[in-house]
Amino acid sequence: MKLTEAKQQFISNWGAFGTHWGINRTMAQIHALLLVSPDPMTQDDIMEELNISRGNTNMNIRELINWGLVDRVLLSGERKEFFTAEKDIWKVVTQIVKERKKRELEPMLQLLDKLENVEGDKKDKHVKTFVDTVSSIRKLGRQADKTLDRMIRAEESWFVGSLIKIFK
Amino acid sequence: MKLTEAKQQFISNWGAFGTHWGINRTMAQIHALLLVSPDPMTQDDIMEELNISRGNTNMNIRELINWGLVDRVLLSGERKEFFTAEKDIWKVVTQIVKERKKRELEPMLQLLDKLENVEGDKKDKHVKTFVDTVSSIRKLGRQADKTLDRMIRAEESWFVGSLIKIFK
DNA sequence: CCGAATTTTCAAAATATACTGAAAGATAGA
DNA sequence: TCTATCTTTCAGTATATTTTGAAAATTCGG
Repeated sequence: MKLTEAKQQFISNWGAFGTHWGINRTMAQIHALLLVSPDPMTQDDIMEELNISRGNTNMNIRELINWGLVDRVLLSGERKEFFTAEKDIWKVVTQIVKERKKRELEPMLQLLDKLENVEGDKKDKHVKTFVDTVSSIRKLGRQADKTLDRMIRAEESWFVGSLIKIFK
Repeated sequence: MKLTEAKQQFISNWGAFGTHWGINRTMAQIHALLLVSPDPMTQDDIMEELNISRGNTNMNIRELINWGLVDRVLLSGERKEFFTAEKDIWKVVTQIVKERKKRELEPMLQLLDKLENVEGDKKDKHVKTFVDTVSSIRKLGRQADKTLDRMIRAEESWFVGSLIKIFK
C-alpha cells in the first residue's frame, strides 16, 4: 500500500473510531493527520488535505488545543500559525484520561455522593436498591479515580509499569 | 432528597454521561432505570417511566441485551416479558469492556497491522513519521488488549486486585 | 387453528450535531 | 497609522442520529 492511501485510511478510520467515543469525526481526523505529519501544518494545509471548511478547521484545532493534544507553533519568518500534535502516544493517552476524568468522572462522582443520601426507609426495597446501586457505582468510580490519578502521575501501577518499559 | 427525584436525577445524568461515551441517551437511561429498580420491568413500565415510545423502548432494550447488560425474564403466570439489569457493577464494567474491545479495539489493531507495512523509503520523513506513529499506537493498543483480557478473566492485575477487595 | 395480547419493524418526522462561508476581528510589517 | 494577511466567529444550512407510531409479525392460551 502506498503512503497516500495508508494515510487516508488511517485518518478516516481514526475519525470513525473517535465517533464511537464521543469525539467528533473532524476533530479526530485533524488529530490523526497531525499525528502522522512530520512537520507542523497550517490551517490551510489541513483544510486542503481533509477537504473541510476554514471555520470547521479552526474550531476543531482550537478544541484539540483545549484538550492539550495539539500545540500552536510559530515558525520564524512565517506570518501564519502552524500546528503540531504531541507524538508520544503515552502522553496523548495520559492527557485524554486527565481531561475526561476532570470533565466527566469527577462531576459524576459528585452527583453520586449527593444521591446516596436519599431520604427514606432502607427497608423499602426501592430505596434499598437505589442506594445500593448508587453506592457501588460510587465506590467503583472513586477507586477508578484514584487509580487514574496514579496513572497520570506515571509513578507506579501495572499499566504504567508495563507500558513504560515499552515506550520510554 | 426524595427517592423519586433522586431516581430522576440519576437516570437523566446517566443518560447525559452515556452520550459523552458514544452511547445513546435512551439506552443509557433504560439501563439506569433497570439498575435502580428492584424488580424486573415490562416494556410498558419502562415506556411510562421514561416517557418514550414503544418502538424506541423495544429497540434500546434489544440493544442492551446485545451488550449483555440486560436480561429477558419470564415470570410464571405472566404473558408479558420482563427485563432486568445485572446489578453487580464489576460485571457490568467487565461486560462493557469486553464488548468495546471486540467491536472497536480489535478491528483497529487489525487495521494498524496492515498500515504499518506501507511501501516506501523509511528515510523519507513522511514515511518514517507515519510508520513510527502507527507502530507506537499499535504497540500500545496490543498492550492494552492483553491487559484488558487479563482484566476480563479477573485473575490478576492491579485494577482487578484492588477492586476485587472492595466488591467481592 | 383462532384471535387477543404482545413484540417487532421501519418509514417518516423530529431533534441534535456538525459544517460552511462570508463577514468581522486581530495582527504585524511597512 | 494603514493595509494586506491571517484568524475567529456565528447564523444559516446540511447531515446524522434518534424517536415516533402505526402496521406487520409473532406468540400463546383456549
